[in-house]
Amino acid sequence: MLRSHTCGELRAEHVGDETTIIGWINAIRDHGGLRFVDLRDRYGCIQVTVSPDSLAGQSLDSLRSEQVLQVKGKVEARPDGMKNPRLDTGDVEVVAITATIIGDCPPLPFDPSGGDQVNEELRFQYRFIDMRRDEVRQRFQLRSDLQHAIRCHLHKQDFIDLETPILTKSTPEGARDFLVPSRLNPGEFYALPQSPQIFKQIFMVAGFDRYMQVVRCFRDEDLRADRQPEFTQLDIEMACVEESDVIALIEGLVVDVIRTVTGKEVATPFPSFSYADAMQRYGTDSPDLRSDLELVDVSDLVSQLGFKVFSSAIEEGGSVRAIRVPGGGAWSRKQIESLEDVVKNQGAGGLAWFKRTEDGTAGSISRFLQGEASSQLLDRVCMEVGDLCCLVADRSNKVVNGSLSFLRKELAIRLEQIEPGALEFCWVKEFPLFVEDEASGRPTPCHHPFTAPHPDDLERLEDEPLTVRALAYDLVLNGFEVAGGSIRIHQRELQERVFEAIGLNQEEAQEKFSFLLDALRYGAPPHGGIALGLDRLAMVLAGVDSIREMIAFPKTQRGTCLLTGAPGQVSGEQLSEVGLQLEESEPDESS
RNA sequence: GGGGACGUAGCUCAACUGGUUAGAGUACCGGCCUGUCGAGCCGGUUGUUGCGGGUUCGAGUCCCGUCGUCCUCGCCA
Repeated sequence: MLRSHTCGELRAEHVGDETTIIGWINAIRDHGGLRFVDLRDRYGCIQVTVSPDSLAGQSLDSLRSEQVLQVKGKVEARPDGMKNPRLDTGDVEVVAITATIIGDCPPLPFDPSGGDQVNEELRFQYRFIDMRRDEVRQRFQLRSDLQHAIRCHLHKQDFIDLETPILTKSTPEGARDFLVPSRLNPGEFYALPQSPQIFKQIFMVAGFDRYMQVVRCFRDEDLRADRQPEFTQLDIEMACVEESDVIALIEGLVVDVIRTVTGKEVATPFPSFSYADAMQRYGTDSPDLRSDLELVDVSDLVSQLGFKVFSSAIEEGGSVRAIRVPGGGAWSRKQIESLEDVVKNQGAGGLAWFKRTEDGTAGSISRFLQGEASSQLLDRVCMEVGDLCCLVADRSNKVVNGSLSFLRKELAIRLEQIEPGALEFCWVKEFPLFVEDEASGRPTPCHHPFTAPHPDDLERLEDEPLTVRALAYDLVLNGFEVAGGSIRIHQRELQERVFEAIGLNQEEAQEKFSFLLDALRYGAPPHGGIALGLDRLAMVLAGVDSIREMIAFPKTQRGTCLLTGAPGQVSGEQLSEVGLQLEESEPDESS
C-alpha cells in the first residue's frame, strides 16, 4: 500500500505514530515558512503542516488545490486552542517529513466549493472533479447503501437475483426502443430493454417464484428532470401472489431500507386510493400527500350562478372544480392572479377566484355568488372567513384536473406545506386496463398488455373495454411515481382476449409475443410483480430535485453525454459491417 | 414538434430607458508573513459579452437566425 492511513481516520490515539497518507489538496493556508495543507479523501479531511523545520531538507513549491499529495510524517496533537471541532480529525495534525506531488493538477475549471450553484454543464463535463465534493459523494453513498439494503432485505426473503439480456427483441407499443444493429444478421436489430417484463414472467413459469434484479432499462423518449433515457429499476416478480402480497412486500421493503439508509421511520400501511378517487381528489394519479389540499367538484352548484364560463363548460360535458386555500384571503390580487399562469400552462382558459370576507365574498367572480347555490358552494368548499377559493372550468375534465393538480402543487409551495425531508407514500390502484388511443380511437393498454383485468369487470372486456379496471398499482412518493406493477395474466385464453381487445389478432400476437404465449401454455402459475425506479427513489431520499444528481454520468436533455461526447459518428467501415447506410442529410429545400 | 428561462473574466454574478476605457468577489500570478482552518496584508494579469447577421452616430442591452444548457407540454405500454 502507498498509504498507511486514510485522511479521515487519524485521531488522538494515533499521536506519535508514523503515517503515510495520500489525498487531494482541499485548501492551503500559506504563512510563508509554515503552510497548512488540508488533505482530503473519501473518508475525511486532515490538516498537514509543512514547514522547513519539519521537511527533511526538501523544498516544496507550487502546491495547488486538487493536486494529489503523498505525505510521510508524524501524527501530532494540535496545540491547545488550535484544535478544530468541525473536523473529525481536528484534534491532531500530520507533520510532514516528506511531501510529494504524485498527481499534479492545473488550475481548476470551476471551484468545487461552489456547491451545486456551479453551472451543471461544467459539473458534468468535469464530473470527476464534481464527484470529489462532499454533497455529491454522499448522494452516491446513499444510492449504494440503498441498493445494498434492498439486496439484503430481499435475499433474506428468498428472492433470487437473476439477470436478463440487454440485447433483446424490439416489442411493439410502449416507449420508443433504442436499436442496435446486428452484424451477424444484416438488416436486423436488437432492442435495448424498456424493462425485463417478459423475461421475469418467464422466470415465474420456470418456477423461480421470487425474482429480483437491479437492472438498467432504456427508453428513447424525451428527457425531464426526473427522467433519463437509461435508468435503473429494482425489478421484482413473485408467483402465487395477489395484489395485497406485492403491496405488503414493498411496504416492508421500503420501510426497512429507508430506516437503514436514512434512519427515518415511515408508517405503514401506506394510504391507498383508487385511480378514480385520486383523480377526483387530487386531479392526478400521482398525488403529493405532503399537502392536504384537495379538489372539490362544484359543477352541479355553479351551473345555476349565471356565470357563462361555468355554465357553458358544464353544458359541453366538462366540469368546474375548486380548491380552498386556507388563509389565502390575505393574498393580494397580484399574487392571486399570478396563479393564473400555472393553470393556463395546462390549457385552462383562466382562473376564477373569490375570497370569503366578514361581510360576504370578494374577487373575480363574487358578483355571481348569490342565492342558495352560492351558500351551498361556500359550504361544500368549506370556506371560512379569510380563505381563498380558486376555480377552474373547462369542457375537458382532463384540463380541469391537470391544471388544478399543478395549481395544487404551487399552492402547497406558497402555503409552505412542503416540509423538507418529509416522505409521504401512497398507493394508487384500480387503474383502467385500457386508455383510448387518440390517434386510432382504439383501446390501448394503460400499463402493459400482460396486466390482468379486475375479475369483477371481466364480462365487460369485449363490450365496454374502457370501463374495465386493471389489477395494477403504482407507488407514489411525494408526488413522484416511484414504482408500478400489476398482477399478470397467466392463462393463455385470457391473454388472447386482451390482445383481441387492443386489436391484435392471434397471428400478430403470436408473431410478437410467441415466447411469452408459449410459456403461458406450459404450466404458468399465477404471478405478479412491480418495478421500482431506483434513481427516483434515491433522488427523493437524497432531497434533490433532479435525477441527474443520482446518476454518475447522466445525459443532457438532448441525450448527450457531456463527459464523453456520446453519441458520436462512426466510420463508414463500421456502418457497412452492420449493413447500414446513412441517408444523405441534404439541406431542406421545401421552402 | 410546441411554450418558456438562461448564456458577460477560469468560476459566481453586476452593468438603469441603447451612451465614456464592460466592473465586483473568487480563482490565478508575484511579494510579505511560523498556528491557520472561508487565514491575513500589498500588488498584478485575465473578456471574440455563445456564434452569425441586422437596426443605429453608437449594441452586452433592440430585432432576426443559429448553437448550447435547463424547465415544461406532447411523449414516457
